[in-house]
Order: sequence, then structure tokens, then C-alpha cells
Amino acid sequence: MTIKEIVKQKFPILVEPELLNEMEKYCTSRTMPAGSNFIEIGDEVVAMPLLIEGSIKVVREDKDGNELLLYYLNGGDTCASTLSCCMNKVSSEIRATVIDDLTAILVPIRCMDEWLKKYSSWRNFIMQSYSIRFEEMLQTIDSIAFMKMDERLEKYLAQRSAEINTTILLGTHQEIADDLHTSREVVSRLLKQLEKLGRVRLSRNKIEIINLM
DNA sequence: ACATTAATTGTGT
DNA sequence: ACACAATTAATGT
Repeated sequence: MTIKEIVKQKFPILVEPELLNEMEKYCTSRTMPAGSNFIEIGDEVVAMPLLIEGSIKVVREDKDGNELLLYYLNGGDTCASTLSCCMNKVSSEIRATVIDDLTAILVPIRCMDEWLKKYSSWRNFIMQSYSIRFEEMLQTIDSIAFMKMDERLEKYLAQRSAEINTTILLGTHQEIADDLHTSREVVSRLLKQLEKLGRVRLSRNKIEIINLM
């Protein structure tokens, strides 16, 4: 499939034929296996990714090396942090690791300026993804500040399953605990509670969502 | 198929 | 939070 066709399918908001032609010319497509680093803190940002398949986890790191989960990116998403980085021509503020085998289209940052001027659908797309991400991060801040861990966990599960549009989440309790900055035991116990209530079904490396609010 | 080992999950303090 | 038990999955024989 050509880049043009992929974009049409996954990013229908981008409409100008001219824009699609330019994307065909300047963008590259790239795949990376689960577990690899998409970008490291301090790296120079050379392109903005449009995710086709797979997912990426985006984190910040504090001075003691603790990771703070910012958000997950899935098919149809783009990375808002990359945006702000390349606008200001600075190095990456974030680390992004590939969670699920990734296919992405890379937009060279030198295209950004021009396309923002020339193509309204590109402008809308950027604005829209920026505001979606901003909203989501506000919610995350709210939940850290105001919600108890059981609610946070539930929200986390609900959000992740909605994002990748599946009722089955793969991964360990430890990984969830890391994302939520709590201990593995707490996650295990809360999950057990949810299972007793019939809201999830648990097995090793797998959580099946039955019924979350 | 069975035993061994490593990783994940469960539980009491 | 820690220690340890129990369970499950992966691997070798």
C-alpha cells in the first residue's frame, strides 16, 4: 500500500489531494518491534509519527529516574509532545517505547511549518490531536490528585481497553503498578476485588474486562 | 509426557 | 513494604 492510501484510510481528516501528494513524497513508513525505543529523552526530534498499527507508551522521567506515564498512543494517533518539541526545535522531553509492534508514518519536521500554512486539514488535525491529548492529560492530573487508587485503576483499565478497542488487556500487574505509581501488591489486590465483583476476569499476563463503568 | 525453572500472582504480617 | 507461598507458563529431557 502506498503512504497515500494508508493515510486516507487511517487519517481521513487529511483531505487535500495536494497534501497527500506531498506526504507521499516526503514521508517514510517505519516499523519497529515491541520493546524497542522509539525515542529517548534528549534525542533530537527529526520527525513526527502518525501511528498506523501497534502502540507506544510515552513517559517522562524525574531526576531520580522515576517514570511518569503521560499517555499511550495507538493507531490513528499522533504525538503531541513531539509537536511541541519540533515547533521549538528542541530535543525530546520524553521517552517513547514500543508496546505493540509498531507501524508508523514519519513526517519530517521541516514539512510541518509549511503544511500548517498551506493545508487547513493538516492544521485542524494538529489542533485536534493537541487538544485531545491536553484534555486527556487534564483528566489524568485530576485522577492523580483526587481519586483513590481503586478508582484510578478502574479508570486506567477502562481507558486502555477503549483506546485499543478490545476487552482483553495483556501485561502484568507490575506494569500497571508502574504506570499508576503504586506497588504490585496493591494492584493485585484491587484487581482481585474487581474479579470478585465480576467486573473483570484474571489470568496470567491477561485481564479480561467484563463490565467497567 | 514429565521434571525443572523462571515469572507472575496471592496473602499474611 | 516485605517475605514467602502458590500458581502458571516456558523450556529442556
